[in-house]
Amino acid sequence: MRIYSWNVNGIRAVKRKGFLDWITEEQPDILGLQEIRIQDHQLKDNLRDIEGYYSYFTFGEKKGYSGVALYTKIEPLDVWHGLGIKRFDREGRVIAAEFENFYLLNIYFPNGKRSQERLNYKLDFYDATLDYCEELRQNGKEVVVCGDYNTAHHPIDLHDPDSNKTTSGFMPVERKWLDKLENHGYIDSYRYFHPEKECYSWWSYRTRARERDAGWRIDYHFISQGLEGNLENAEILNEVKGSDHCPVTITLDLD
DNA sequence: CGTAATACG
Repeated sequence: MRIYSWNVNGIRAVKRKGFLDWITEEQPDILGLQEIRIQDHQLKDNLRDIEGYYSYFTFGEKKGYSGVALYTKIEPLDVWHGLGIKRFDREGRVIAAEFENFYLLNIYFPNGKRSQERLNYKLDFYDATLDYCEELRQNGKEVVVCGDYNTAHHPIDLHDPDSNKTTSGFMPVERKWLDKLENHGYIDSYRYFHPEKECYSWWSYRTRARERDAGWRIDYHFISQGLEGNLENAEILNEVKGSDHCPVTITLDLD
């Protein structure tokens, strides 16, 4: 089973740039999208009804902002929206699904660059997410948390770590939460298979950073410890264009 | 610079 995660930075934008052909060609088993930047009434049927897929969407209250989607070939046992906390759920950042062997959380974590208030919001969101995952695990199932975490974990995860130590996205307090996630047994799937590799999943549009590969790895699949034995592969599809992020994938063997 | 609506990343 191959699970993809992609921050599309506007689902209408990637649709213009060939998203429907891409998914038809690529045939992910499960695909989580972040930053779809659309609301329910704006979403056309050709994005809802893709051959072979069940689709689900979580919308933010603000027009053109946030929002996540889930496309899956396997019908989930259950699907829900948000963490059950109003302050977070109004921004439409979480879509959750239960499958036979695991829960999937597809999350667009907040960006903390705008203000101290937003940085605090992001850190609170992080804490709420870990609490939520640990609650889910009490039900006896494993958890996959994919999405745009908006933080590079280690110096190897960004092109210019030295000049970004005080920039949200690579601040010690943000990186510490990723440490904490790992201390609770969650595994960064890509790093598990590629311990030394410098490969990024996001490049700023503003400085044309992608031309220089001056990027950050901020999109992850963290899996709970019980899935370690099922983890077969993890990749960053950094050749895929259409957004300022590229898709990331994992393959699970669940037979 | 880019997306989608005048803000946000």
